[in-house]
Amino acid sequence: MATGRTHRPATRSRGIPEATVARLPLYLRALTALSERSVPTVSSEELAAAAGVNSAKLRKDFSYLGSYGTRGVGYDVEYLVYQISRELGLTQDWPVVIVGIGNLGAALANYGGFASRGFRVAALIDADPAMAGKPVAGIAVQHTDELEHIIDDNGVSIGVIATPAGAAQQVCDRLVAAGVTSILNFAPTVLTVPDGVDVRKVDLSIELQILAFHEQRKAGDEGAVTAAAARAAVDASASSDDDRKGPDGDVPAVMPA
Amino acid sequence: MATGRTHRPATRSRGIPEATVARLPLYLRALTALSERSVPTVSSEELAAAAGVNSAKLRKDFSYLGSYGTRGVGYDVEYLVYQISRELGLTQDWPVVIVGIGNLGAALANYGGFASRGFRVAALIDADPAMAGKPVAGIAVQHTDELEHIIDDNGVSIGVIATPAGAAQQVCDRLVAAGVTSILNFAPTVLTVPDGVDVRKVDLSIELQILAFHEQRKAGDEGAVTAAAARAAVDASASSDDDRKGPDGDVPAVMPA
DNA sequence: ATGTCTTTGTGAACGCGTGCACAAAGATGA
DNA sequence: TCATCTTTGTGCACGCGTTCACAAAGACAT
Repeated sequence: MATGRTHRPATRSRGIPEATVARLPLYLRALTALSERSVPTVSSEELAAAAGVNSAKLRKDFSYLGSYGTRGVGYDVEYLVYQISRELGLTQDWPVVIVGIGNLGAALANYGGFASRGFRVAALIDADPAMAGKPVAGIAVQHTDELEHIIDDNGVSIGVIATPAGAAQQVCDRLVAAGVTSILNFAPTVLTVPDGVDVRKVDLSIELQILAFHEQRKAGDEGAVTAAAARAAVDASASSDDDRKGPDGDVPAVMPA
Repeated sequence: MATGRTHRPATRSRGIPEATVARLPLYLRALTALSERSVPTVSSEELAAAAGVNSAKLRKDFSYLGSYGTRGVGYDVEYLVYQISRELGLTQDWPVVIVGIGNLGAALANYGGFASRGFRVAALIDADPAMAGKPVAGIAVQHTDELEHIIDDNGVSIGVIATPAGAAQQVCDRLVAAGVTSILNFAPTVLTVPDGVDVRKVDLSIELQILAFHEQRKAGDEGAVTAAAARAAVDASASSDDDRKGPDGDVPAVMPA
């Protein structure tokens, strides 16, 4: 998972397996869609299909949260939305800072979905003095010098790093020193952090390379489904199973190298 | 990860475990950095540290590729770069199309790392007629009508979807029908594809929600490392292991909901 | 109340991934 | 040539995650 992902080994947090936590947002999204269509209840089979997972897996996932279903009926949509939101900590607002307002940083800042799900862009930070004061997505960019100040004033605990690879570790260190304990890293670097700090990475280049691997395998594999066959099968029933990231100091790191 | 990720169950491709494939790009990046510093050989221990993984894991990963190391010495950097590149299919050029040139699509198009690692932006495609002909990252945006034409002419097999959620499945279907067999999905939707087509997803919103979960857990957990402690430990030794609005049809989907 | 039918919740088995720990292999020096 | 030292490659065990398959639970009709 995506990406790619850097989290603690496999320590399950409060009994909920990490793999389950990673799927909860998926369920939540499907449930929200149902909620907006005013669907009152949903079966594990239906919801699993909407989320693109196995129904047994979904039921087991929910069983870690508690017994929220009714046998013979299914799950109450609204209730489940609330329970999952609460479990994920989305009932409170999380102020977030984005560091590195290049192409990607600006794209992230412009994304309207931040506010809608418990996240709020508290500040945009960039090292370029020329950017300071410039409005991006309606928010004035602030200079890196203000970083500690901003984190402290807003009680920020989640930081997003969208800087070039060369600056990422330094920014990370400053964020952590200022009190940030969760980091979403878009820079193509392995970040080193103290225990107690969570890092997740999103690495487009890695994702592409993994696709290239499978693509190459398909091309060399004559026994596999051919492109033509896949083409023809496009409107047939389809199965999407489960789920689920330049060396240093170069470009704004939209896509790691 | 981000990404989260959607791939076939756990079918190991040609004997190489999926988990290993996902780490190869990481090793490759570390090796490339060493190569640029003209380091001739590297031990599993050193390389593992640079890639942020366990050295035993790295050795086991490499053992799937073959015996490329020399006992008592380590691995030849250049040779390993070549072998991994070849294994990942990066020795050939992969033409890629990006569909949906909003904030994110533009950010991706502007990323310089595409060309550097076997990937080449063959075309930028958007549904907005007003975008057609407009240059983004030096490439003229083409209208969706041209999609099939473009895929076919350029022999594109990898597509990147950066459209709003509501358009993603439709775009996906057209890409697949036109011959694309690998898709990198940035839209916050579960894509349904025929067998033989690989889909990986990058979903910022999911990553943030997972961070929020852990953040909440930390906050409620008094036995855990406090923010202050993490702050103080920032320059101590650190261990990093191993990673819109409504549901459908709105904003450019930088960040799923 | 009783029976039938649907759907949940979970026990159990299996498979993949991880990490330890060590034997085998090669380099290096005497 | 032989001994020593370093580092690889891997056998093995363990644990997490997935999936099957079914018993328990509740809804609903009669």
